[in-house]
Amino acid sequence: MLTQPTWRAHFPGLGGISDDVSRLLDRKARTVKLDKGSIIFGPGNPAENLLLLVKGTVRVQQLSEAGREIVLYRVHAGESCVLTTACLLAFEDYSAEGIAETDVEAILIPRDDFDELMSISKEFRAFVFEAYSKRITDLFLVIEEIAFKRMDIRVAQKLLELSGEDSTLHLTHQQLAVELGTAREVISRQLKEFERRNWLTLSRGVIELRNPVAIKRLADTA
Amino acid sequence: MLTQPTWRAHFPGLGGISDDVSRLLDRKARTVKLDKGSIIFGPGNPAENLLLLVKGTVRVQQLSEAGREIVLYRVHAGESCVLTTACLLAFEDYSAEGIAETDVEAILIPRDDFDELMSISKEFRAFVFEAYSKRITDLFLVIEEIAFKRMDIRVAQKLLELSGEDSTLHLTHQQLAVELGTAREVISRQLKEFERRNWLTLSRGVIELRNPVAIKRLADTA
DNA sequence: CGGCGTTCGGTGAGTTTGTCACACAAATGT
DNA sequence: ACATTTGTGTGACAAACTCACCGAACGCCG
Repeated sequence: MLTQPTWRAHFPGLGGISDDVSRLLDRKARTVKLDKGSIIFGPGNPAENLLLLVKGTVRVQQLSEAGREIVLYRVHAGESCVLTTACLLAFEDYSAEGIAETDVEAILIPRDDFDELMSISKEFRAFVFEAYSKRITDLFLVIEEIAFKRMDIRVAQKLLELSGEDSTLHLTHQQLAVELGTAREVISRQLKEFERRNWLTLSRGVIELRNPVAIKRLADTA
Repeated sequence: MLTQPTWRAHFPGLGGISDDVSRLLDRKARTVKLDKGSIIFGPGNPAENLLLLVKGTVRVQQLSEAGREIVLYRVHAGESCVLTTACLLAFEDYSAEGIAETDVEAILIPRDDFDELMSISKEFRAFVFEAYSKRITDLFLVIEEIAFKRMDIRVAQKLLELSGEDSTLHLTHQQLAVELGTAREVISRQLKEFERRNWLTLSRGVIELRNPVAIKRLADTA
């Protein structure tokens, strides 16, 4: 589905952009809408465009041969999916996939126009490299966590991160396991232990935080 | 230590580069020599330049608060240290460091000249994005391995990778542990088990591969 | 409503990996 | 020759992962 671009309002990182760049974007960029659950890119299905997210979030995760998964990072509104552009075109044999976690609205910039933008706009270059930075530090963080941190701490952190203001989480143990790249049973046992301590209550598909402070205390035991 | 640039011969990826880019590189780039063991960048010591490696290898590794480490990737001659450029300038609070694993000779390109090159040369842009690709797929691979693969397999793979043609490895159990982001004892026990199977012999600081075929068979049990 | 397949969660048993504490051996320095 | 540093071996225990299986909750449909 195509509509006219509305990118100006959504990308503060591209604020001071010059007029010719604006014109190029207006002329070339197209916004698309994707339903929640759409697979945006994946093995055997490389991305052809740079994606600028206007609305929604995209989850990027890695698949193992044995069928296990781990969430690598999320792309939020106002951010871009740069890794796909640079990465996926050069190497096809990667095993990550991008999934629309909500309904998504995004601006597509074709490869050649991306290249042209990199050439003509200093602001665009800064925007792109900053996006890279963010992704790469995210990846470093993931590595640090799976390599060095205890599972109970990681579960506590993820619960807080996913709950935000709310104290009611709607997700299954399996989904939480994928977030952390571990097995479902490990999560079930951790959650049971937290429940035993009255930190939360469990019911099918729902985790109700009862004592976020205690959870935070554990999470901060970095 | 400064010498005149010799970049032309070393970067096939920059082969078809235009004359004005050549001139810019000749005028601005400077080569430096670093002794083995030098810390090229690290926490509290961000990189100021893009590095193009002419000779030697650079090891990039992550430090944990608890003092454990893991090797993320290596940069070889003919490659560039792009992550440092984009990444380290935007975020100072990262915890990776780059170490000269051998004596190293490299071309430094200051930040502003890097930006200019990105603007004027399509080849340079391709070179940079390909470098990004490689690094990022390396990181994906690391994540996949620490999250999903068995330790004995990873040790076997790493032994073969580090040995190359040679069958004698000069490294300590601790160094191998850092390669894989695990504890020294785990490595010691794995190696002992391999020795028991007559796959290798151990002496202080030396691992002698006796049956690389058997090791490879295990390593290929992906 | 009741039946039925599917998804979700709980749990025991066994294995692998990580942690801690320490002992000893080999290299190094003075 | 002796002390110090560095590398390795090991036992005991804790944490994490795997495998196998169970029953409960839910969605759907007749």
